[in-house]
Amino acid sequence: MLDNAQCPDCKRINEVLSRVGDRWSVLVVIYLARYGTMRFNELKRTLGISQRMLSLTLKELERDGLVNRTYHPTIPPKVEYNLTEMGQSFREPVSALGYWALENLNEIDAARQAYDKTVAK
Amino acid sequence: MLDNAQCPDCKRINEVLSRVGDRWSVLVVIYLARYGTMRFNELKRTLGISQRMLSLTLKELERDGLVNRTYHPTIPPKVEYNLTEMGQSFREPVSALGYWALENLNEIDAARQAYDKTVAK
DNA sequence: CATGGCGGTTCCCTATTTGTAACCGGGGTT
DNA sequence: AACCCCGGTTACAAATAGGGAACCGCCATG
Repeated sequence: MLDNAQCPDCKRINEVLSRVGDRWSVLVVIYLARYGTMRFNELKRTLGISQRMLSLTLKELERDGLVNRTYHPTIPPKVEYNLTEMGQSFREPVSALGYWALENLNEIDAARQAYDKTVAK
Repeated sequence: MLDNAQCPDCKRINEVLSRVGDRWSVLVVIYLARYGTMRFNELKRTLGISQRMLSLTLKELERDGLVNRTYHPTIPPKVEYNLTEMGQSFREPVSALGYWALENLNEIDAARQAYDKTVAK
């Protein structure tokens, strides 16, 4: 399976990216960076994510130290999420990726169509 | 499932990230950016990826117009991969992400341990 | 009294991802 | 003859991700 002469960083980069690199995490970070502080259902409505996945994603992000969770025991309860310092530092590479994605979506679609045409005849 | 008032960009960002955002694609792009041109088994050995996943990943990257595939019908066959222009432009946000991952891996691990200690007692 | 919102958790089920192993042709090496 | 390399493809199995729906306490509203 694993070959012998691997790069030393690969495994570690891979580890981090598999933690924070899924698309829900990325979207949550993008929107927390953009709006500063958001509540649970606010994120849910904005992102179009299921309650379950949002809960899991936020828990993971909190565990990884990227997101702060603040619980206000009011009625009704109010839970606010915002980025930690590390989360802020993550914002830069992530939003760079997001912007790239937006800028190149059309070109990717075109490349796909061209590729499919040459292959699938 | 999906709520009503979604952000317009979410779906599109999501689309692109789900295409190019998996960790093998990211690693392939990072290493092609670093070394310019690489052969199939060279990538395989370097990245510690299975033959099957590398094949699938490269095919997707080629389809999305990020990677060029050059087949030399020599004996033994030689297939070289390098980044297209769009792949080059992808390099910046991606390597920023890779560097961030390397720089913050330790802090993430520490945050995890701290979190697990407070919760799982 | 029923309903709804908030912020979740839990169960169930399916779909996608990923790994493992075998195989392919075509040739070289021992 | 037996094995290895290159660059894959295919079949199968296992793990994981992800959605949907139901439920929770607590209170307000109608």
